[in-house]
Amino acid sequence: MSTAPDREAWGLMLELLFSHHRPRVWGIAAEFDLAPMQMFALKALEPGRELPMSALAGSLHCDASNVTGIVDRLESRGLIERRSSPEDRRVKMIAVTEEGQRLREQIAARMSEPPPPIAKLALQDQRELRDIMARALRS
Amino acid sequence: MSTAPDREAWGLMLELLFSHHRPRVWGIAAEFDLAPMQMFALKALEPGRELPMSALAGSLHCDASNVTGIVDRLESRGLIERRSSPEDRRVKMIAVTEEGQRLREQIAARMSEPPPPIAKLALQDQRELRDIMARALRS
DNA sequence: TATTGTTATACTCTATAACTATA
DNA sequence: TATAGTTATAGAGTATAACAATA
Repeated sequence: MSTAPDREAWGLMLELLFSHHRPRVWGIAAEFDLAPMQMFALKALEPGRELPMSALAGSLHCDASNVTGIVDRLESRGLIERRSSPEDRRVKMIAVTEEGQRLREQIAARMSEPPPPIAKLALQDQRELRDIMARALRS
Repeated sequence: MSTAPDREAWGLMLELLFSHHRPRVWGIAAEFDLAPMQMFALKALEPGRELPMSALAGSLHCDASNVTGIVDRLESRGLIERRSSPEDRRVKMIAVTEEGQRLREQIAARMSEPPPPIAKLALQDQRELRDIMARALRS
């Protein structure tokens, strides 16, 4: 007998995650002198698309009260800015600055580098993995 | 033209990770009234295999000074215990208690549940994903 | 009354540096 | 001298609750 294949696959993904990805996220954030959540917030803010604080909280899966601090720190470095909303004066829209956009791209380039176990797979396996993951996320 | 398949595959894995796994880790830890790092520490401590604090720090990818607090909190709940090492009186060996083992198994059962995108894949895709991940981690 | 974002509070994780007790 | 773990300190993320401004 054996475990269900989805559980086995997921277990292996968790292993990769914990042994390679987790430490790397911290390393990349440190390279750019950012805390991980600040980095994730920057990633969530696509250029040209303002987001209300509440949406940012949703995207980061954390409470709105945290976002105040995270946004404070990014704003004090000139990477993002708070703008008023013309529709509802309670909400504040967050947008990346030009400097934030440049940093954002550098981070994306580093994060998208696959960890060694994935990079060393045979090309055919890489293609198959990509296709399976695409099917998983499409449904 | 297109991105290299390993980068594409990795990008999709990150997406799954961030949208499904990350929030779930917090949720599961909260279920058991643990902070995430406490949960990871418990996971690292296999029953019957004591680990020095330093090894635990390595496994958690964090500084040794943090481990003191993490171990303190787990020990005060009776989930793990510090033991002296017969060989070197400087080192403290960490071991799960029986209660810790029970909690550890409950957590493992919850964590190993694959997120919906993986669980809903066709059986053939699940098997292929498992095999590719196994090849990735074996090398 | 309800909602958006802030502030206050308390706890956890994080690293660095200084310390202790051993080696 | 060097190492294992602790303590002190300071910064960051976390949620809850109370609050101001606005709807």
